[in-house]
Amino acid sequence: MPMKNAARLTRDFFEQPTLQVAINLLGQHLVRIRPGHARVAGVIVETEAYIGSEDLACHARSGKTARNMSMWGDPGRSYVYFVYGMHWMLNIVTASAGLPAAVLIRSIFPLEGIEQMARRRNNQPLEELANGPAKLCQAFDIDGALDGHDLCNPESKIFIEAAETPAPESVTSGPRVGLNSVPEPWKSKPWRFCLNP
DNA sequence: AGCACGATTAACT
DNA sequence: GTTAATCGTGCTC
Repeated sequence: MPMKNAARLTRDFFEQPTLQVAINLLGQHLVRIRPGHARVAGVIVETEAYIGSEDLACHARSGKTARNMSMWGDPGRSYVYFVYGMHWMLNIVTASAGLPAAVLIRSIFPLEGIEQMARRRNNQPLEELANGPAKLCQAFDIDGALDGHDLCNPESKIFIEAAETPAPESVTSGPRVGLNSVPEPWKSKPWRFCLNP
């Protein structure tokens, strides 16, 4: 049964220090609306923080470009980018406008619209539908057309819905993944957060 | 203008 | 554990 009167998260949730937003997003629901389709939604269970041009793992390291300019925009907007010649990644801009920082959504557990997700994900099992940053973009039909989108706009077709705040002891942190050639100390910063059962 | 490689995934051995 | 897929980006020549 769909939750009643669940509130969309507003700007103030995202206009906070990036590590705090990365932790606070755990347990919240990502929701995708597409005309003619049922809602697609799931619980955010893994995030990573990318913080400013000093963070050499962050795309903002090489300054503002056409690709990454969304990170300099308002907190609560999306930063969607393309990588490996085939995958899209969803980030949510944090901190304050002008400070290039964002949270990568790395993993989601499906709640609503599971049949749609399965169709988009080649009928893989439930656990495999959105348990990766590129997988969830495929499952939620997220691509470059959504880059720079304002998730706080009431009209937005993609947004975060408030859910229960997890107990602090169910949150773990560790180094971000996929940063093979990133120098220390950035490579080892414990800026990846997981929500455990 | 050319080139190495990436905030990954799926399909191999 | 290893690797192909596949192309935009940023760096070097």
